[in-house]
Amino acid sequence: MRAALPTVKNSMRQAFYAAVAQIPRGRVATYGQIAQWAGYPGRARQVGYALAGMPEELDLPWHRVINARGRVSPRTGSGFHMLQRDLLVSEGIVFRADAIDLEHYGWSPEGTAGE
DNA sequence: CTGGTGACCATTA
DNA sequence: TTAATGGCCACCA
Repeated sequence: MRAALPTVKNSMRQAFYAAVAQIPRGRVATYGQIAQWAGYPGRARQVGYALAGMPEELDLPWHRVINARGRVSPRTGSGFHMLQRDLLVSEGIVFRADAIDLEHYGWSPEGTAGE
């Protein structure tokens, strides 16, 4: 029996979900990094595209995923980007001029990042 | 297959 | 700093 999620049929999207799920609390990652960690460098757009159809059942920390500018991407059609910023602040992340300091909050898949 | 679209990224002005 | 442009490639009609 297949999953009841017709949106999840490609391994590439699941690879992105897995990468996002690995982001620890208090850290953020960019779309380009997620794509690279998932094994698809250069597919940053597909990361955002995959997150757009992300099933909530996965309970992924999608709010920890931001663009290369360290800012939240203004999604088309809804105002969830404001909620995203609020969630990040709730996890202890500080916004600097409406942007996040990736050099301090940027997470590495190696787990060596820090701290 | 063709065309349009997009939670992106880098460069240029 | 913002705005515009080109490139990237999967998804959808």
